[in-house]
Amino acid sequence: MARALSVVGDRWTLLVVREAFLGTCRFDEFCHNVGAARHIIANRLAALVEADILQRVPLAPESRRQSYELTPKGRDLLPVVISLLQWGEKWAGPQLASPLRFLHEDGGTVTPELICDTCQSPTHPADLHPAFLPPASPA
Amino acid sequence: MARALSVVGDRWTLLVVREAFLGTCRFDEFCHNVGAARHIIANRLAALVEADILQRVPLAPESRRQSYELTPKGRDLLPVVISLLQWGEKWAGPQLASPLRFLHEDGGTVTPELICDTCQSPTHPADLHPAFLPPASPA
DNA sequence: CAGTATCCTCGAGGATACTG
DNA sequence: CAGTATCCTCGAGGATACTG
Repeated sequence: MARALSVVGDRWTLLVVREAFLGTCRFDEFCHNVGAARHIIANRLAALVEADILQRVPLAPESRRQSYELTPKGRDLLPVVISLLQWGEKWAGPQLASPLRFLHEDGGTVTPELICDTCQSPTHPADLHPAFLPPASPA
Repeated sequence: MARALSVVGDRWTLLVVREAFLGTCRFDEFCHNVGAARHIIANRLAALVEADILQRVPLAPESRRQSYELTPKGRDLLPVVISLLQWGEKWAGPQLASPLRFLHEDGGTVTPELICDTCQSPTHPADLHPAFLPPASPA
């Protein structure tokens, strides 16, 4: 987890990732929507490309224009983003005018749950306790 | 989400919260396990108490000794911590000797899932798209 | 449009020592 | 044990202007 945080653990990086989930893909859009200085955004985007969370896709052969898109590794951050989002909406102040949700194909909203691998049902955080598992022994 | 990140969005804070989930509750334990300078830990613990994520519980009447414990708001961060943990283990390098898991009462490990509120089944991040919902209209 | 360059400030955070 | 105090450095990041 320390390593996960060393990649996405600063104020701007996760905001950039969230923007990418919202469909933002151009440099100036990131600058405008995230609201940080240009070289900060340039720096974060480069770091995220380096970390294989975003990838640059050229938009036209002879142009410098390009699109920043989430890689599979990046898309896998969605549960983190959604968990944080929901926690923020639940606890961090009065609800926003238009809360952000992620919708399934059938139009349903999505809720993050912690599913028990044994009983297959959603669990409550208070019912869980930490453990360090031994590495899976090769059979 | 920006507000959520303004509370827990720095390198140390989430590590402190994770420590708390692991059962750490004493000042010197946090210093040792998190590995940051003492005044940083003091600062983060105070901020987390201020944000109602941790609470101080006196251990003895005439002593300064106290225990830092997660509040309900703090315990609600578990999905964020677990999502980050799993993402880190999946993507951020070779697996650790003893991966950290959270266990349910029946001993089962727990997996973060995004459950569709309509079809009730786990979804894949690639099948989701963002939307800003209008605020619930009062009936 | 997609950056790079430059300047400047201030706060984060390490190291170390001290305190009731 | 649970902090506070002090000193010091360096990098984060805002503002602004420039470039192909």
